[in-house]
Amino acid sequence: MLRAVCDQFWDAGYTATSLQDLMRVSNLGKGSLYAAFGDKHELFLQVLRRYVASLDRTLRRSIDSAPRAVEALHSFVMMPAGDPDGVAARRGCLLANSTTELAATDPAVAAEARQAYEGMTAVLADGVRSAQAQGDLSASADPVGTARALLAAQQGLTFMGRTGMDVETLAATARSLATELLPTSADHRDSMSPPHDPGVPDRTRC
Amino acid sequence: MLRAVCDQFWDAGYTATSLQDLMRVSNLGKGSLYAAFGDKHELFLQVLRRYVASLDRTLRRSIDSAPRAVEALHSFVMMPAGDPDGVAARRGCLLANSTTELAATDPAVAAEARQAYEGMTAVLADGVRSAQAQGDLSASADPVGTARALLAAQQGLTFMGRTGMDVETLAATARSLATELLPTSADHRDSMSPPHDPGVPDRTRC
DNA sequence: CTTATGGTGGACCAACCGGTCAAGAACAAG
DNA sequence: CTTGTTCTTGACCGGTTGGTCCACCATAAG
Repeated sequence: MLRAVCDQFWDAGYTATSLQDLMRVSNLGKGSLYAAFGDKHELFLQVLRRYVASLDRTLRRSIDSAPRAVEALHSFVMMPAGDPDGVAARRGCLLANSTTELAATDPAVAAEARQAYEGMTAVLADGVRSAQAQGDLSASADPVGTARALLAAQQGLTFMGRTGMDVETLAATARSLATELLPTSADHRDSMSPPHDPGVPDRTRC
Repeated sequence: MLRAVCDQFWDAGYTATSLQDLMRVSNLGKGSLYAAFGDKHELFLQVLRRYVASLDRTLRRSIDSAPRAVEALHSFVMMPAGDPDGVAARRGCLLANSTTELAATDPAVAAEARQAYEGMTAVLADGVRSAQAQGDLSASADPVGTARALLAAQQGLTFMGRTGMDVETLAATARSLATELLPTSADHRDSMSPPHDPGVPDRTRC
């Protein structure tokens, strides 16, 4: 049921989602919603936290389980161009959408966003260190700096997807950014069969 | 006066801006606003188009007037980290904010956004070609593809600024992305005095 | 069966939304 | 000054918002 609410907020945004919408998608009465969550804002925060937690878990697992960390980093950047049709791309990311909509005025959302992105930076930095240890990435690069660059690039791609850019162009741009920011990865991937491709994590659900 | 309205939409977003807000910042009565612009939506579109036009003009001029195009490309990427305090960074870009807020549901805004970003891609691609002709960029790279990567990176940085990331970190990330995506520019800049630094275009006004 | 209980739905509320419109202020022409 | 025209104002409208609250009912204990 939280999933349905999440979808609603994701598709329409926070302010554009009315209580009627929430009642419709949750099959719950107004009173029940308020008894269970207390507030529209509180309900939203709960959904957002759930989303962020899932996001973080997915990324961490992808980084940890990849036989070569650089592959996980690569598919992280490719994520926004993941779905064949452009539907998920045009949806963007609930956290990113909420940040642009609310972060400037809503301290709770701002805090959630900052914390989430710092967490993702840390996970990505771990991935960079792993990739360096595995010889797939130049050892001279600063792991945290590289992680921030990867994150910024991925968020930029997410945004470009939301502008309606067609998926092929988006994927090409993503590939370009990934190979540019993970310089030596291409050479390695050339000489490798695709073992245990972590693929693009499914972000169409929350 | 359109500037004041622009600021209001920029700071609060479209839906979060009420007619009372518009009356306040414009010092105009409700009827006058409707007589002059017909509609809240129409007024917003007018402001947005003005903003996009100014954006496009600024970028084009920066690219054309730079003695070395690669410098203009570099400062384009650095733009989101331009202001010393993080105020402008946290504001983001009116077009980007509006796109994430409305593009999914408002066809007019979606069209405006797509058109604007295609235009910027074209201008950036021109810059890339110039830089290639001037020997500052590898001639083998696809100009349009590079332009799209630069644009995505810049938008990603704009977004990271909106999350509240401190300006120093933002600037470092921007520098990292710029040098990574404009590979040979660093070498040249080393041997160059900073002639006619186009600087970071001022995007705190519309 | 009766009764107690707690979760549920929707009537209801004040506030505010975007939008309309008639009354009147401001001003130029004569 | 009078007159005619333009522009501005704020009262007003129906509709919708987020939020409150109470009547109701399904269930389970006795």
